[in-house]
Amino acid sequence: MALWIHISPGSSKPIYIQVVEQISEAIAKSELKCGDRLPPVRKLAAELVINPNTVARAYTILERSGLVSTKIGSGTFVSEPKMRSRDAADINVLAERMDNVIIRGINLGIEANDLVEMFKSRVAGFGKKTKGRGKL
Amino acid sequence: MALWIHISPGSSKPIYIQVVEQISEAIAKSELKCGDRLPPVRKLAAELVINPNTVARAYTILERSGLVSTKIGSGTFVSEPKMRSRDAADINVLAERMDNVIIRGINLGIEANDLVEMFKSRVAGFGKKTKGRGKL
DNA sequence: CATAATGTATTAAGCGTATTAGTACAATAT
DNA sequence: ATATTGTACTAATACGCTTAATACATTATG
Repeated sequence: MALWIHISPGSSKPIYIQVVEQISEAIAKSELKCGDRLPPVRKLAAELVINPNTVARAYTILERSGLVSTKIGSGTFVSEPKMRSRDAADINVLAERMDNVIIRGINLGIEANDLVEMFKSRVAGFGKKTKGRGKL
Repeated sequence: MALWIHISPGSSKPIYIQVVEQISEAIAKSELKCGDRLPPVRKLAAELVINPNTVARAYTILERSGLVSTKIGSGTFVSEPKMRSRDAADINVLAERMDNVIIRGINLGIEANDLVEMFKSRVAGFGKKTKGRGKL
């Protein structure tokens, strides 16, 4: 029922970004697997008490990024990892975000080694299948 | 003369964020060292051809984050690293940004080990003193 | 075939933020 | 004293986010 998506109305992040990030996280953690179907735009909007247009915007972004594929009349489904091609621009964006994290960490006074260790431990946390949520 | 700050008017990032990020990066890379003075609000605004209010907003954010300290009539100066205290909230924000980077990387199909290596090499790039720019 | 469901597109309105502009003030430097 | 500096305030404009209502093309379902 997609109850695991939580919207913070007071957040500075736009709602459609919150939806994109939480679905992206679920896919990265394999809580949503290839072929799994996302809730219909109107139903998810009803459950989250937001506008269907906002959900549609999130789905469009997920579709453009290659994480899901949509078929009108049928639904939106998590696509195969093989289809998620990455180009140089994607890598550049990722590198830029990485640098922003590093800059913040250094300016917080965190040592370089500690930053790397923190990153490593967090990466390790993404391998575990939580299997707690069940399907949508 | 702070010519190394570059504003992209067409960017989705607000101008004051661009200023904050680039000054933060310079501090993290020790291109701006403790005690160095930032350009006066009005002069930097004139050079970047933006409004003084926008620069002032950036300086206020840098001051609240502890990276610089300001004295009316005197100027804005890079503060000592010791003064840049970090609390649990700072760490949580950093961890959240780290997770976002990891999620993006995984969903781009990058292996966990490669992600860590990429992070490590980028952290290493922050130790080198470029010494190319000179002072403000 | 008829109806419902689904993703998509469009227009309009309200709301908040970003930016610029202009002015003014308090504290410091010269 | 005069200039410099950071800060504060108001006003106006522009843009993005969100909601609302509607419509359309495609697919599923009976």
